[in-house]
Amino acid sequence: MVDGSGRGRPRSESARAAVLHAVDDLLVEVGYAALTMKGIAERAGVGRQTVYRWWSHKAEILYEASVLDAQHELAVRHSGDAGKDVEAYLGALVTFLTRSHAGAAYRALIGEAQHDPEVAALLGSRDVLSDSAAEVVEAARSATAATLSTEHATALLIGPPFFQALTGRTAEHIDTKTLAEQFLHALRAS
Amino acid sequence: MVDGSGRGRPRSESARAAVLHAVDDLLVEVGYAALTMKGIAERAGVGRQTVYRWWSHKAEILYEASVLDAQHELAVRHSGDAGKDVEAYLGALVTFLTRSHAGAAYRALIGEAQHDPEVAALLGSRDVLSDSAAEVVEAARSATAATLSTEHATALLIGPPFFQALTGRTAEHIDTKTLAEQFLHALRAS
Amino acid sequence: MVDGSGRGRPRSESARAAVLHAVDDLLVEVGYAALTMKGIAERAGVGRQTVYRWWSHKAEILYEASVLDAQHELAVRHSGDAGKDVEAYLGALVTFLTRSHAGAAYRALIGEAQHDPEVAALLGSRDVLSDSAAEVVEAARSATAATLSTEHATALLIGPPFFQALTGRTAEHIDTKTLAEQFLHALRAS
Amino acid sequence: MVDGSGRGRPRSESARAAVLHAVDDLLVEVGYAALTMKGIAERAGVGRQTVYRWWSHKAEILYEASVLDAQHELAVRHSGDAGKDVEAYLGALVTFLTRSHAGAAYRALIGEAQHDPEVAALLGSRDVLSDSAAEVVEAARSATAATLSTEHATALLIGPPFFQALTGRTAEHIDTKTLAEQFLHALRAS
DNA sequence: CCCTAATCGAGACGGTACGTCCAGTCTTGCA
DNA sequence: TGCAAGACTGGACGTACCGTCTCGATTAGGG
Repeated sequence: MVDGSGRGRPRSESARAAVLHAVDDLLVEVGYAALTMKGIAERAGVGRQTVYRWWSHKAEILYEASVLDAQHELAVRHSGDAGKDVEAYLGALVTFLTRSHAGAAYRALIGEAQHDPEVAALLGSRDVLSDSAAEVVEAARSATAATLSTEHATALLIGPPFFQALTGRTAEHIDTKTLAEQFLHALRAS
Repeated sequence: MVDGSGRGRPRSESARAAVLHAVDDLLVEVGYAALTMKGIAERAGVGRQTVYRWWSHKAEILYEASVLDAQHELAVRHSGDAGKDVEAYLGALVTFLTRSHAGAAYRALIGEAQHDPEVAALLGSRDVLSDSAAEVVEAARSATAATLSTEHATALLIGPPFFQALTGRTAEHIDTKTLAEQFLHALRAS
Repeated sequence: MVDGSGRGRPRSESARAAVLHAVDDLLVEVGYAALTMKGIAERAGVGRQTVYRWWSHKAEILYEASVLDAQHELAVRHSGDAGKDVEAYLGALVTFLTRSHAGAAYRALIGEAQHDPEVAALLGSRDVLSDSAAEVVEAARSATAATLSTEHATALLIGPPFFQALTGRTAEHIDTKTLAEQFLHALRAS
Repeated sequence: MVDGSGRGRPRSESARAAVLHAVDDLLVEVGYAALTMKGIAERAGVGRQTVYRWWSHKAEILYEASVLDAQHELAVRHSGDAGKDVEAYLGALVTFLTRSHAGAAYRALIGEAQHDPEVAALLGSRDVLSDSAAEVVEAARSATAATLSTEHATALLIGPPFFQALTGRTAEHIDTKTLAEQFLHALRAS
């Protein structure tokens, strides 16, 4: 038992799964703005209190429901060639941000973080995107002998497509091949 | 007369100004999440219907209230030196995104656009940031003889600090001097 | 000129008629509860202020619009035979209260008078029904040599069908022939 | 359990009582026209939704709040003497209609029923007054061997003071003693 | 095998914003 | 000055969701 005393009825794992599933479904069906705690509980066939017992915000549920998907979708295999890895990563990133359900959840969370400091704190200092880019960035850095901070390099890589996705551009507008080249050039210059 | 017919009581300019002013104030005082149409109307000393008559969403009011400020804060004088201009612009951009009230409004709107397609449509295909960068980008492009699209170049310039600001970094974490150099390097490489 | 000064544009008789007409129509179409000053003005093709300039309440307009119709519908010719006159009057009264548009207006006004003292004052001490019964009551009184007050006799005549109509009974439930006989009996007894 | 299933939080009896009490108070204080669902909820210290959950209209609340009082105020003890019983009943009726708070509520409801068919349906085919008169009417009918329908006899009894009260007369104008005699005369004649 | 305790679904609770509607007033230009 | 038009402040409407609460029922350990 993880809590202080093992007494009392244990948490229902099926209820937890039903809630996470319901959030995923509802986000796609009605969008983040129309996503409500009430709606989530009803869709999950779960009491309202049960939701509040384990999560504080819809953002928290959404985070838990989508972060694993996000990590999975953004994982790229190493090829040994930094250029190819960067390009592959950028392709996965753009697909994630503009086409994926998990990406829609991520954008919604970033959006909510601009409104609510509590959500901003939830997303924390290292976000999912930065984490996903860590290996690619490290490989690119050693290939170019750049001395930049990881965070700066990450921003250079993620920033441009992130900006384009959040200001409404679709995948077709984003030239990941050129972005990959320019990213490596920029690293080499520093 | 500017509207269809000169008949009927004309729109009250003072009511319009009071609403825009109230939104500005309330955004700072209570934050976007706690900003309500009811609260705006009451703070402005204006009937609720008067707000709805001219604006559909709080995002629409906020847009009208902050876009001029944003344009003003992001305007940079030309120096003839593309490097200095880019650096100056990035400095202004980071200050705008992380410290300015108008920037907080802008971030809130970008956030809301991730939740609500109607707000996404309001922000449209060319956002305030892209517009503000247009001259600097053009100057940098002619200085480097780059052949990139304006939009791509703009994303290259704005993207990195935009990503950092929206994922919670403060101005101190953002190295605009290096970003400026890297931006010009990237342009030259293409 | 009938008012103090002949200066300025005189009252528009067509506007007055349009308002009264609109009230009559709307009462039938939407019922008293959904009858609004705004709706009346729009239906009449008249400015809102014009309505308020000449009438204070919708009850006041309705009163002016329906009182003539009421008087007309309740007028009964004398036959010389008090019994026949009473019965004819009661028949007209029941038709008025349960089937006529003017009667619906009258019931609505009586209803409103129970809610609003100002409307109660408008209907005054002698209502349309009492007035309409005056001649019949007088004839019956002289035929029976009764010494009752006019008001008491009127209540005796009008009260029973009035009660039945206002508590939802239709014309079929009201036996005017028997009521007429009983009214005369009651008069004779006093 | 009295409702369908025993699940969920049971209805709060204190909230129900507070609402009924608030309606009673507010009717006296502000009158029926100024009686609002919002005002009732606030006065009762109850959420607005709680009111709407159990009642559809202010008329429905008022009905529930006043019908017991009405029945109580209109109950008359039997004396064995039909004449005395009728006179006592008419006295109680006139006091109820012209002086009592419950009577004001009843008049307001009758008034509203003239405006709104839903309220008319609520008051139904047998109203409180008719019910209260049932015993007296039955006694009078057997004392006079009258063959009238109960409803007709009830209208004869209640109608005259009902008409006088609803057209603004006060108790002083209503001669219950004479009305009682005339009612019995009318019964005997049929 | 009960006892204690925490969870579960359900749904009512007090509150509050929503967006709409109407009241009654006002400010235009035209007649 | 009256008039149609229509914007103004103000406030009730009925709905929806918030986060909390109180039910009966369920499901585990510990005595």
